[in-house]
Amino acid sequence: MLISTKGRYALRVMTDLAEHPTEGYIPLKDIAQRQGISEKYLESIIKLLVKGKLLAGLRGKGGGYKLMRAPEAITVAEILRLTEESLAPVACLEPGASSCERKGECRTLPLWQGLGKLIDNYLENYSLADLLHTDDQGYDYVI
Amino acid sequence: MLISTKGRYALRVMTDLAEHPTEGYIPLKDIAQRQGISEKYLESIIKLLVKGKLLAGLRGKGGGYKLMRAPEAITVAEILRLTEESLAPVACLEPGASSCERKGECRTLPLWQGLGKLIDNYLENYSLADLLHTDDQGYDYVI
DNA sequence: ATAATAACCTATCGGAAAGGTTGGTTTATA
DNA sequence: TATAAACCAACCTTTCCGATAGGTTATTAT
Repeated sequence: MLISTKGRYALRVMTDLAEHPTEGYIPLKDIAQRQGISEKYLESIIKLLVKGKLLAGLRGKGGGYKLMRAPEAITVAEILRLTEESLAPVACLEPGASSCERKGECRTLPLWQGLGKLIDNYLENYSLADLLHTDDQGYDYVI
Repeated sequence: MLISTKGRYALRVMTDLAEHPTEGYIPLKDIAQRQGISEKYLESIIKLLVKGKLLAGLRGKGGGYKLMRAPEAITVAEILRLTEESLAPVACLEPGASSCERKGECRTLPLWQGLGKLIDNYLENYSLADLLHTDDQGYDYVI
């Protein structure tokens, strides 16, 4: 599995905020309730989004969170990178991976590189706004 | 990470066998040595490939393993499916996943379905023979 | 026959990461 | 000044990855 629960939840939080546009801030409690996710667990995820400057948080009464950019200007890749560390399909392509000594002769490396690029490209060109505009197509695709 | 060590090793085993064509059988020991992988660990992986009818095993002296089909007729997807259980990018798209109650209203489902299809397609159209013909391009792509 | 070879089978284990919980502290506003 | 809310740190449980160990069965060369 490429994307963990953390990443999926992060995306749902962002989508939720984008779907409820407001001048002010939306409290975590509301998001958690609407999405059916534990408040406390969501907290740890939202923290990453704030740290990554995708969300702004305001404390105290009337506080909460809001998007720092328009949904059109936020990519899915950006969101996932904050929660997933790496979107690489295999360990050898991960950022901190120790350089493989078989690199030169490895027959499978090009395969993985191609796959990595494919995934990256897809997520990089998918905006938060795109997520909103997708109607349910009743499309039942399963791998 | 989408593909585990098991999947990567499986691919290397298959490539190794394809690169050393012979009438007879190649013992596990040779493969393990050439690839620098523990014999015992490789054993557990190769077992899956035999069970999946991609390899044939012969016991006793002069025994070993060999491909049951031409490299052109074996896809990477096929190999990985035997070791990975699922190539789904997220848990909700996995075969045994309990149907999500938010399915109808989920804004992110189409994203994941699209990604899953993309990955699937890529691996399905990549043959074992393709792996052999890739020369090292010195291509240093990292995500 | 029998010794050597090699696939096959089963159980176990340490460590890391995922997924989640608990309890408390600080900041802002009504 | 009470309350709402973000923020912070520690911990815990389960699962799975990667690997090891030890033994059994089948085949062939001597």
